[in-house]
Amino acid sequence: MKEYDFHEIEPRWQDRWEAYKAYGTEDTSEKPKLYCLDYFPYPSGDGLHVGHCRNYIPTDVISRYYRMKGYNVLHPMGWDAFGLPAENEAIRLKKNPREITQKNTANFKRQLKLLGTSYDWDREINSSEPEYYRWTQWFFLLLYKRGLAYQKESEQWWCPNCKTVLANEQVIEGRCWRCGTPVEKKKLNQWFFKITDYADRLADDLDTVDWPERIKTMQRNWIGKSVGADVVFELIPGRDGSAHSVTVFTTRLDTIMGATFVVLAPEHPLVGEITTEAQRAEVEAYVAVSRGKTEIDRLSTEKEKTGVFTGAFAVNPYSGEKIPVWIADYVLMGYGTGAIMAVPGHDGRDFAFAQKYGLEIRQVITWPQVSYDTSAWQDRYADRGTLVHSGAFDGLGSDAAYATMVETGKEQGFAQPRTNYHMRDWLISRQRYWGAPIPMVHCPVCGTVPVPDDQLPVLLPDVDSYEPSGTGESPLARIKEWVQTTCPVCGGPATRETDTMDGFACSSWYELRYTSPHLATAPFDRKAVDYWLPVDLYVGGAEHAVMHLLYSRFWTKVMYDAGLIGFKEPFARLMNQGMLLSYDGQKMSKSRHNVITPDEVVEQYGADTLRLYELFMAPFEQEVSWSKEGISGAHRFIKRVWELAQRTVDASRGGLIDAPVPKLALQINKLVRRITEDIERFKFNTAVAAFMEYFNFLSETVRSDEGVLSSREWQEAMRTMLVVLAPFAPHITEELWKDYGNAESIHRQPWPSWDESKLVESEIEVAVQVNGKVRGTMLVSFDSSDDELKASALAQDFVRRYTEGRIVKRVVAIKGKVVNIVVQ
RNA sequence: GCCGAAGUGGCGGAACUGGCAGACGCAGCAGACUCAAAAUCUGCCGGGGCAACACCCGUGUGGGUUCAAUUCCCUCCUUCGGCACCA
Repeated sequence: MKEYDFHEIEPRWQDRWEAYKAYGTEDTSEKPKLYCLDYFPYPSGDGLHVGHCRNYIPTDVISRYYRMKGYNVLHPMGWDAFGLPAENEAIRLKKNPREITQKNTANFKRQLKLLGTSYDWDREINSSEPEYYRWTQWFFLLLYKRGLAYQKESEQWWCPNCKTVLANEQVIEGRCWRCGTPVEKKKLNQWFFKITDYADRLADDLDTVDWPERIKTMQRNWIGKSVGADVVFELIPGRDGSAHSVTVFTTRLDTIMGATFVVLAPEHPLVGEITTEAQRAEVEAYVAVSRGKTEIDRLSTEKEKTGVFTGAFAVNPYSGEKIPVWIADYVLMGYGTGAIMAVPGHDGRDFAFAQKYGLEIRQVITWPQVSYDTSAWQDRYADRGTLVHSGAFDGLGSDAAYATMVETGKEQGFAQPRTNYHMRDWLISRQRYWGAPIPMVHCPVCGTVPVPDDQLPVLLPDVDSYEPSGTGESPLARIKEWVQTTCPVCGGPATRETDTMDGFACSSWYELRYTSPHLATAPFDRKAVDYWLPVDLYVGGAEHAVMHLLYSRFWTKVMYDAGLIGFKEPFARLMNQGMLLSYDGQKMSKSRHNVITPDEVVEQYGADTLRLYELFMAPFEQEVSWSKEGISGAHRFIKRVWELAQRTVDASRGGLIDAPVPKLALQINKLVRRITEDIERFKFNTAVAAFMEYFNFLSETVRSDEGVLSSREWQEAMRTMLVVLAPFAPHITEELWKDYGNAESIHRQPWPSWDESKLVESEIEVAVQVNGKVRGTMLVSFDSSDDELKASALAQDFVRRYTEGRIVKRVVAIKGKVVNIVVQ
C-alpha cells in the first residue's frame, strides 16, 4: 500500500494549485457570489503562529465549500503593511522599512501557502505601495473636500515609546494599544476626521448588520450618545469688571434648581481669567498637579475627588442664585463643554465632592416612598421623579420640567438643546515615517491647501534616517528637499505637511480595492464593487471592535454620501474567532517563549492535520488552549482516512460487486447532511467529529466483513466522503482523488446533496421512562403511532416492575424519542 | 460600579425547537502484536454502591414551571471580556 507521505504530497499540490491558478476569481459570472474576507493582516517580523491560523483555516474551508457549491468566490489576501513594528525593526537593523516589509510579507505568504489556503494571489494588495496609498491619499482629500478633515491645535494622547500621537480609541486603560506604554498629553496641531458627524448613523445602522451582539454593544457604548442641553451661566464680574460666562452641558436640566456649584475642568481656558487673586496660588498649583498626572494616575484616584475653589461665582439663569465656581479633575475638558453644573443632590459624583468640601447638598426631586438623606448617597437619588424646591417648576415631573425649562431657556437665550457623544473625532496625524503622507501643502500666501488629485501620490521619500524625533514633529520634517515644494494654487514656495496618516486609514477601504486591485485610474471599479460588495463574511479577532470596524464603517458612509458606492455598511456578516492560547494557557508571545508556529506543526504532522485539529479543538468563537497531545488525535484520523481509502483503491482493482452494505446509505447521507449544515453554521468542531464517527462506523463494518471494500456502494460512499472532506483537508483528499483515477481536481467537484429518504431508519430505539427516569429502551418501528408506543412501553418487563400494583396516571409518548409513564 | 458572555468527567468539548447527559477527541487503565520500545489494533473509562444485578447521586448554587430541564423563569456565586468620573 502507498505510504502517507505528507512531506511530499502537500507541497506538490500547493505548487500545482498555484501554477494552474486553481482558485482564481471570475470578474463577472452568472453564479451567485460570495465575498469571504479575513482581517487585513499586519505582516509582522515574527510571522504567523498557530493562533492566527484559527482565522485563515475556517475562512478557507468556507471558501472552498462555496466554490464547490457553485458560487463565484472572492477570497483575497493582502498586507496592511504600513506601521510601527516594521519601522522600529528597520531602525534597529538600520535598513529601510520597505525591505523589512518585503521580507515579512514574503514570509507570511509562504506560511499561508503552507496551510493549503486557497487565496486568489492575483489580487494581492499592499497598503505601503504607491499604487495603493495614492488612493488612501485620494480618500483623505475626499474627506477634506467634504469638510470632514480639519486641523486643530489641542491636547492629545502621546505615546512616549512610539513617539507619536494616538486617537482616543487607541488608548486602552490609559495605555498605548500597541505597546502598552502609559500615554501622556501633548499639545499639538493635528489633523482630524470628523467621525462625530456620523455618530448617529454609525449607531443606528448597527441594526442592519449581522454581527455579534457583543461587538455592536461595544460600538454603541463607544459612540455613547447623550441628549441634553447647553446652559449658559453668567459669572459675577471680578474687580476688573470683565464679563465672562461659562457654558455647561447637562442631561438633567430638570435638576438645575439643585445646582449648588459649577465645576470647570482644570484645563478649561477660563480658569486663568476668572480665578481671584486670593485663590490664584492654590488654583495654579492644582492645575499643575493635574497636568502632571498621567491618565493612569487620574483613573487610580477615582475614589477620592479633589478640587479647588476659584473665587469666582456664577449665576443660575433659572433662579438668579449665585453659586461658587470650582475646578476639579473629575470634569474632563474633552467631553461636552469641559464644565458642569454640579447637582450634588442627584448626582453621585457631585455628592461625593460636595460632601468632601462642605458644599450644599439640596434635594430638588422626590419619589413616592423614598426619604432623602443628605449624609449618604443612594443610587436611586439619580432617578427621575417630581420636582420640589424648584420654584415655579414644583410639582412637575422630570420630563415635563425638562421640556418646559428647555423652552424657557431657548426663548431667553441661555439654553440650547444639544447632543453629545463619548466618541471624539478621529485623530489621523502620526509623527512617524512609515505611513502614507498627508497630501496637504502649507503656503504662506494661500494657507493650507490640498495637493491636486492629479499630483498624487505624494511619495514617501526614500531616505537613510527616519528615526522619530520625539518632539511631536514627524521625521519627514527633517528632509528639507522633500518638505520644500511649490504651492499648487499660486506656484510660490511652500512646505509639505510632514505628518503621515494613521495606519487605520489604509484598512478603511481595502475591502473595495480587492475587487479591482490593479486599476490605475481610480481607487476601485464601481461595477466590480457593485457586484462584490458588501463583504458577505468578514472574519477576524474581537480586538478591533471599536477601532478598524468603526473607522471603515465611517469611510463607507462618506463614500456612500459622495455617491461612490451604493451601500452603507461594508461588512454584512462578521464573525470573531476565539483566541488560541498556548499550551501553558497563556497568550502566545515571543517574550513568553511559548509560540507555536505552523511551520513546526506542519513539519511534524502536515497541514491537513493542523487544519483538522484547529477546527476540531473548540467551537469557532471560543477561546481554547493548544494541546500538544490533542493534535495526535487529528493526525491519527488523517492516517486512518489514508489507509482505508488506499485499501478501497486496492480492492477496486479486483473488480466490483453489487452487494449492499448494511447501514452505509444511512451513514453517508447523514454525513453529507451534517457536514453541510455544520459548515453553514460555522460548527467546524462538530463537523470534524462527524467525520470521525463516520470512520468509526466504516472501520467496524470492514472489520466484520472485508468483502464490503469491493462493493460498488462502498466505493461510491468513499468518493462522496472524500468530496465533503476536501474543504477541510485539501491535500490528502486531492491525492486520494487522483489515486481513484480522476483527472480533475477534487476541489472542482460539485458539492453532493443528501437523500432525505435514506435517512429514515426502519427500526428505532426509544427510551422508556417511569416518572421521568429512564428505565430502559425498546426497539420500535419508525412509524409507530403514539398509542402503539404507549402499549409496547407498558408491555416491557422493566416497566411492569414499576407499574404492578400501582395506578398508571398518565402516559406521554413523543414520537421517535421517548415514552414517559407516570405512576402513582 | 455599569454592560456583555460563559460555568457539563482528569482535560478540550457534544446534546436539533424541553425528550436516553457526557457524542467526538486527548489523557489514563487493561489486552493483542513485538526480544523490547514506538507505531498500530481491541476493550474499559462521571461519582457512589454491589460478588453480580438492582439501585442512588450527578450539567456552578438555591428555588420554581413541567409528565420530562444542561436547555425555560427567579436568586445567589464564580470566571472571562468590554467600558469606566461622559455630566
